[in-house]
Amino acid sequence: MLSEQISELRRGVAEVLIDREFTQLIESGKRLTIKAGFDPTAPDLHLGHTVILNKMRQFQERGHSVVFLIGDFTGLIGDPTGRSVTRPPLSEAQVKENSQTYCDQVFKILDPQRTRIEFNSTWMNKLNAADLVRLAGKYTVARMLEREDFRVRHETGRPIAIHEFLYPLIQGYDSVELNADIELGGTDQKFNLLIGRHLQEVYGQRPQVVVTMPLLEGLDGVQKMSKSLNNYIGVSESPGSMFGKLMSISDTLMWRYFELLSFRNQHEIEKLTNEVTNGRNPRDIKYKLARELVARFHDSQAAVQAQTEFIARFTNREVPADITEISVKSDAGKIDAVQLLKRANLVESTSAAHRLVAQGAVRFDDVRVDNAKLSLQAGTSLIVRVGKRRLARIRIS
RNA sequence: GGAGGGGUACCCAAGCGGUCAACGGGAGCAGACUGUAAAUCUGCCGGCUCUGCCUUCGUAGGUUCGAAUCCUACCCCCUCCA
Repeated sequence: MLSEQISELRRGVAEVLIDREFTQLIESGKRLTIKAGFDPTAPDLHLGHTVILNKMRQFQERGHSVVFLIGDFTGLIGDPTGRSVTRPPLSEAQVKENSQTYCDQVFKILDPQRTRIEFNSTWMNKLNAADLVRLAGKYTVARMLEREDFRVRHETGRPIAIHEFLYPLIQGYDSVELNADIELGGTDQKFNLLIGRHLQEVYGQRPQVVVTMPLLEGLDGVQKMSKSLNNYIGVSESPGSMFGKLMSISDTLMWRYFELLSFRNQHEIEKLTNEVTNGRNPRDIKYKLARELVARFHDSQAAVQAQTEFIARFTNREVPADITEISVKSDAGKIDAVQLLKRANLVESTSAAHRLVAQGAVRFDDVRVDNAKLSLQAGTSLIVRVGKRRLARIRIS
C-alpha cells in the first residue's frame, strides 16, 4: 500500500535526491511541506509548467501541504539571463497582477483548499544588506561555477552578472524560511534546489529532498516548451487552439505527453501503446489525449466540440459556422488579390502575399488563385483561405 | 589601468572589395502526399506600386567606379594580465 503510494509519487520523476530520505519521509506518515517556486515574470502558464503542478497535486491528494511560492522578490530585480534582452524590472503592480493571473490558472489543477501561496518578498524585504552578505558567505564561487549554465558561459566567454549568483542563494534561502521537506522543480533547477539543501543544513534544518521533473518538450518535439520559442500550449488557450496544437505534435511526442500530462495511470497508457502497435491509427489515440487536456482546462463538452470542429475543418475542409468576418476597403471600387490579403491581415506583408499566391496557398471561395493581380469589385463577399489554418469571410466595401 | 578577440537577417553561424538580399543549420510558412495541424518529399523564408525597384550586415562618417568586406571615431560584449 505504502510502496504503491511511493511508486505513484515517483511516476514521471527525473531524479530524487536523496532517494532513501524520500522513502523515509513518506513512510513517516507526517504531513510534509512541499515547496515549488514560480517566477512571476511569465504569468501565462503553459503545459510545461503543469508537469510540476500535476506532481504537486499528487502530493496534495495524499494530504501533504503544498506551498506555491511566487518569486516576486527575484522578479523585482529582473531576469538577467544571457541571450534574452535584459528584462526591465517588474513593478510591484505588475507582479501583483501577474500573481493574480497565476492563481487563476493554477487552480485548474491544484486544490485551492490545500494550497498555500507565499511570496518570497515577505522575508526577503526584511533582509538587510548585512544579512545578504552573510547569506552570500555561505557559498563559494567555485561551487557556483559547478552549475552547468554558469560553467559553460564562463568558459565560452559569455557574461555572468554578479546578481545571477544571488538567484540560487535566494531560492535556497526560501527553503530555509519555509522549512521545506521536499522541493519540486524542473531538471534545470537541480543545482538551485541542491543549494536549498546546503543552506538548510547551515541554518540547522533537516535538508529538503529534491525531486526534479523532466522538462516537457514543446510542439517541435526537440526544444523545451517555452513562450519565447513559441512552441507552447497555454493553459488558457481556447479549446479549439489547444486541441489543434495537441493534434500537431508528432506521433512520437504524443507518448511523452501522455507520460507527463495525462492523469491516466500507467496501465491505461500501456494499453493504448499496445493498440497502436497492433495497427490502430495513432491519430485516434491523440484525440483522446487532446480531449483529456481540453477537458481539464475547459470542460468535457468543450473537448468534444473541439474534436468535432477539428474534424470538420481539417479533415473535411468545411467552413466553420463561426468564421471570422473581415471587412476591407477597396480603392475606388476595386482591389487586387494581394492587397485584399494584406488589408485583411491574413498575411504579414505584400511580399508574403505574392509568395503565397505563387505557391498556390490562396483560395477564394474554394478556387485556387493563381494571379496576384486578380481584381475584385467592391460589394463582393468571399471566403478566403490561406494555407490550411488561415480562413476568413471578407467583404469588400 | 594594459593587451587581445568580437558585434551579420527570428536564433545559431559563414562571408572579409564586385558574381551578396548575403553559404549552411534550426525555427517558421507553403505545396504534394496522407491515417492528423503526425511522418516523408519539395519549395519559400527583408520590404514595395513585384518579370522591376527600394532598404539591410553595432552606430556615424570616410576611401573607392563599387564596401558586410578597407580607414576613422564612437557605442556595446568577451578573454587574459594588473
